[in-house]
Amino acid sequence: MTLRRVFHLLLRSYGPQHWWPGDSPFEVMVGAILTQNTAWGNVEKAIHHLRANDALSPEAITASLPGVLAGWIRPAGYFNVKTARLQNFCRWYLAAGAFDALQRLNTSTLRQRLLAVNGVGPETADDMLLYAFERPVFVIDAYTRRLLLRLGLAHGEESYDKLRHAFEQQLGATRRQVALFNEYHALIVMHAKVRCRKTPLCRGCCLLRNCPHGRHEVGTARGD
DNA sequence: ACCCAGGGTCATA
DNA sequence: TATGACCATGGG
Repeated sequence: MTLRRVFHLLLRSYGPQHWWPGDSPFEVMVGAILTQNTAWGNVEKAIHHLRANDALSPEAITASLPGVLAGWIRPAGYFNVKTARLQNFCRWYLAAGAFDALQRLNTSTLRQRLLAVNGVGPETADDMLLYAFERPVFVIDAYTRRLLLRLGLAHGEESYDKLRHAFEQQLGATRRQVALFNEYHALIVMHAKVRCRKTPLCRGCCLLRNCPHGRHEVGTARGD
């Protein structure tokens, strides 16, 4: 079972996902922070509050009182932590010259700059790189790890970057791969949301943490 | 009542 | 470097 074949099976099962739901690159980045360990539906409510209060801009977010901003993003959970992260990120974003200046940096440099921002870890940075800056960077999340584990393509000890590099090397990492990476990550998330359906990939197992099927061997998947 | 969600940071050993 | 605690709302 190759990573390319996994992609085609997922695409055949679920169809194109058309991520990321966001009107602008900046909105995508806000969403990337708000969705940390949080259901997307809750993030949408928070973003709606920001927009309704004309606060969906780096200037407005940095200018907001923390208590007020926390109230707006409340549905997204961890609102005190995320208030600090949003304001911290926006201060950095404005100081760096906003989107156009950042977009001129090469991917490796931009990734390092993003990771240096407190509150932005590997997955959040890669969400931004792929879905806001449209760079060929593969996003690894908990679902990706579980999927690889259950397909016998990973053991569970691999680092974030090792898995990311595996996807990028086997699928390629040029500009042409941006659309592929975009769909692939979205399809993995979709696959996790579909609970215990029979699809070519999961064979009846879902990707929930405690899915009883998760312990099952995937059988001949490795030799496919 | 429980489990989960499109993680990351910080303190501790 | 490697765990553990912590953050917190909302849907199934």
